[in-house]
Order: sequence, then C-alpha cells, then structure tokens
Amino acid sequence: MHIGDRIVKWYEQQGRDMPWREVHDPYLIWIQEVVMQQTRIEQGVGYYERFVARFPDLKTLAEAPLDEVLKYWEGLGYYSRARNLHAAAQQLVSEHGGIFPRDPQALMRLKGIGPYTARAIASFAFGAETGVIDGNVLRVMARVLGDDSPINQPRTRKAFQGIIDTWVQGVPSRAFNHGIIDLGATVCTPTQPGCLLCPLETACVARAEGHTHLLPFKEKKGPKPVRYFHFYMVHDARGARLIRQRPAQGLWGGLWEIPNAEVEAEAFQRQLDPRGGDYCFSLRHIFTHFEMQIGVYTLPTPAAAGWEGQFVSPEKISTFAFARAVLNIFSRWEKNAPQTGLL
DNA sequence: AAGACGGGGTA
DNA sequence: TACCCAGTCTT
Repeated sequence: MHIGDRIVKWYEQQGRDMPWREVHDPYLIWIQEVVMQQTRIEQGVGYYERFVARFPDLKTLAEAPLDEVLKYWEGLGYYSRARNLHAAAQQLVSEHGGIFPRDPQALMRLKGIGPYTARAIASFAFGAETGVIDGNVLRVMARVLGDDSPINQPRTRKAFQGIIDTWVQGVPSRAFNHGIIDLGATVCTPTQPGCLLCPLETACVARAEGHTHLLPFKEKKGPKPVRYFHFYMVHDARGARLIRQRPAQGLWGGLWEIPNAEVEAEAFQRQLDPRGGDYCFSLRHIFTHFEMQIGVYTLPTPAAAGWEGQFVSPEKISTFAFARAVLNIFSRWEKNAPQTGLL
C-alpha cells in the first residue's frame, strides 16, 4: 500500500484525540499551531484554551493591547511568537479584510508564519494537498527513507518537503498530516520506537537495516556559554517593588523584569556587587543558547534613585507579564522572606 | 548558513 | 547532572 494511504488508515484508527482536531477555522488552527511550537502538548493545551477564550477571533486579537497578549503568554517562552501573533492579526485585518489567505506563500508573508505553520493552516483549514514538516515528521521521514542527512540543515528539510508532497498526493491531507505527526509523537519516538505497531514498518529502511537508533542524524553543537547577572530587588517604604519593561525586541522582548545587569564571573562568584547590593540567593536559568547564572541582591531605595522603571504594589504586580526566570526569583524571594509583611 | 529565541522533560 | 526537544526571524 502507498505510504500516504497507510498513514491515513493508521490515523483513523490510532490518531490522538485533541481538542482542536475537528476544527477547520483557520484562526483557531493558527493560534493552536503557534502555541504548540516548541511546546509540549500537556503544557500548551491550557495556554491555548485560555488564549482563545480571551481572544476568540481575529478582530479581538488585533484590537487587544500587546501587553495583555504577552500576559496570556507569560511563562510559555519564545515571546516573539506572541508579538508576531498580535502583529499578524493586525496585518490580516488591515491588508486581508480579516480573511485568511489560502495559499501557503501568502500565509508565509504574515509575521511569525513560516513553512510549517503556513502549510499546517493550508492543510488543516483548507484541505490543501501539501505535507507539513515538523520535528516529528523529520524523524519519521529520516527513518523511513534511511536518510542520514543532518536534519538540522535547511537543505535536508527542503529535500524532505519535496518527498512528503508526493506522499500526500491523492490522499486526504488533514488526516495524512495529523497522522504522520502523531506517528512520530506516539510510535516513531526518539528513543525506543514502537516499530511493531508502525504502519510503515515494512516500508522503513532504518527498520530493515536496524538503524532506527541512529536516525535521525543531527550535527551536535558545542557547550553553551555561561553568563552572569545580578538582579536587584528594590522596594519602597510601602513595599512596592521596582520593575521595568524590556525593549520590544530580543530576549524576553516586551516583558517586565526587575533591574539587572551582567557582571564578570569573578564578581559573581565572590558575591561582590558593583552597586553595593546585599546578596540574597542565587539560581540559574538555562536557555537554548546560553546558561544564565543569577545572583539576587537587595538594594536600598535611595541607591536605586534615578533608575528607570516604576514601583508596583504587591497586589498589582501579577497584572504584568514576567519571564519564568523572574517569576522564579519572586517565588524564591517570598519563600525566603515571608516575615516582613511588606512583600 | 548560522545564531537568537524559552521552557520543560527524561535518562 | 547531562542531555533532549525544534519553528521562525535576523544577520
């Protein structure tokens, strides 16, 4: 049987049941796909549901303040996704009359929509006969094809796109694309794939050659650099906390934080603060591309005179969006110093 | 083509 | 603790 037919048949019997699987509304599909990028299902579902409850359609999202959109994204990471979602909603309303284009090339001109999301919307919303390629699909394809090209290279992705587009020819593309993603997520898993349950077992080159554990092949990157930061807890006489907003672009763009600065490893390790702050505790935060060592210091209010930012009362602080690392600092702070009553 | 961009999971 | 996961944008 044809690869596409096998996947569709398997999906109809063994596919996962997700809240959005029967949805054909391009807006909801778009939100769902963007939320789920780089996100585990269990974590993403709650964010998706809260997000679409607050922003049920394009117009609502386009008219909402960006700060509120970021608040609904708080803790999810890759905050450019939220900024781009907001920008693209406005783009869709102003340039497309609030109607989603059906063509993947047109969809890709929208902020935050790349080859995967464009094809996902084209297929899941409009039934376009095109294959989607995410990490799950790359793994399934590398194994089925017995292809050891490095999957982290655009060249490989491009070659696989051509192949998957032939697999999807003549089969229902929604079931096919959901199916091949689910297959990667539940059967053709990174470690210990369930080949005996796989509809592609007899077609799989890696299976035949005993190479499933070697594929997909990835070029490995070197160790990530470590950077050191001091974060400052500054409170006024009323117990309000000094916070400031980060620049719109870059790391944690548009989110709020407490004042902080990068320091030398030397100062960090000796717990010497250039601004004369008092050491409280330290923690670390791991990013994809570097490791952030965080030393938390208190600073008396006068020492922070002239710093940008605003003092916010404890009751109001939760209305601002913070990155996970900053939330972790708050949580640890409250655990350490619950007795003051001013926090 | 390579690096920036989070957060959470498992061995 | 070490390692894994991986779409899009910018440079």
